[in-house]
Amino acid sequence: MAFTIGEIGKATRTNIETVRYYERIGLLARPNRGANNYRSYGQDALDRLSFIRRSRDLGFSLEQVRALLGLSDDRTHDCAEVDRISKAHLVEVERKIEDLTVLGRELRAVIDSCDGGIVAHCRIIEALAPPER
Amino acid sequence: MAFTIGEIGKATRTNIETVRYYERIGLLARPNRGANNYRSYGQDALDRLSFIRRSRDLGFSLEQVRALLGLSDDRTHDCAEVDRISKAHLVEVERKIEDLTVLGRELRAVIDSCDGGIVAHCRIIEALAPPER
DNA sequence: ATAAACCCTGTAGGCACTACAGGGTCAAGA
DNA sequence: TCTTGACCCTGTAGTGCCTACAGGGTTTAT
Repeated sequence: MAFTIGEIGKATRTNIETVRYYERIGLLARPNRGANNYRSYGQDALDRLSFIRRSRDLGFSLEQVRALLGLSDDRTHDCAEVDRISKAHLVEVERKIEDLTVLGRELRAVIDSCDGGIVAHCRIIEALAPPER
Repeated sequence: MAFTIGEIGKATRTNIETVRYYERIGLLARPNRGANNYRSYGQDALDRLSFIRRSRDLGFSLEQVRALLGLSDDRTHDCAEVDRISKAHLVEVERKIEDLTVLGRELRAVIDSCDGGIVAHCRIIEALAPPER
């Protein structure tokens, strides 16, 4: 029923330092302490950390996670805001994919142009260099 | 022939603070100074900064840029290393695209499951919450 | 008794900038 | 000539999200 920081870290695959960091920035409540001053967590803290981890795995920023946590605390609130945050994040993810796809295409073109001579004739370097000099 | 920091910044669409930052970390040489202690750049500095910008736009890290700059300086060097750095970077980019694609798919599934009730029944929150409680 | 494994606090580092405080300098207009 | 605004300088601190110490204390197993 009570867990050490190492235990919740292991259970959620979260670095101990990261758990303390989440506490420091107020994402996790300050837990009770034992006689030895060790942090002592309950199931609720473990659940909360799991929620954070899962959200982070889905690429939400810590600020977004903070908002989602706040919203999920009020069970009677309607979930339009949750939906909005998630959709905004999805748009972000899709934009990043597109950016990286373009970038990858460009990079591939640059690489393909190189046929392995010396740097003076290297097309990669040329492609990176300014257009006219 | 001689440019101020503002001018090379504008020409390469680089923030002035970023130019100074590149100088501080040794990516750009310390330029000559005028009587007023203003930085004074020549064409070579502008070219070098363009190279850096273009590489950054292609997603190379500053350390990779530093390596590419070093390699491009020795025009007689063979360009296998340039090729290697670029290909390693491309692999990275492709990995990121794949990660984001998976993430986007998951996120879309989570969002689709929400049909707009209250948080207590919100499938997004549910999907983020730990599996059993 | 001792060693390994765990826990504590506080601070600094990493990436690639960006922002700011608190100044100096320069070009153009009133 | 004065003033306004745009530019430049240095140095430091902040961003997001951790991660890695340093320098301690505690618990567990042998």
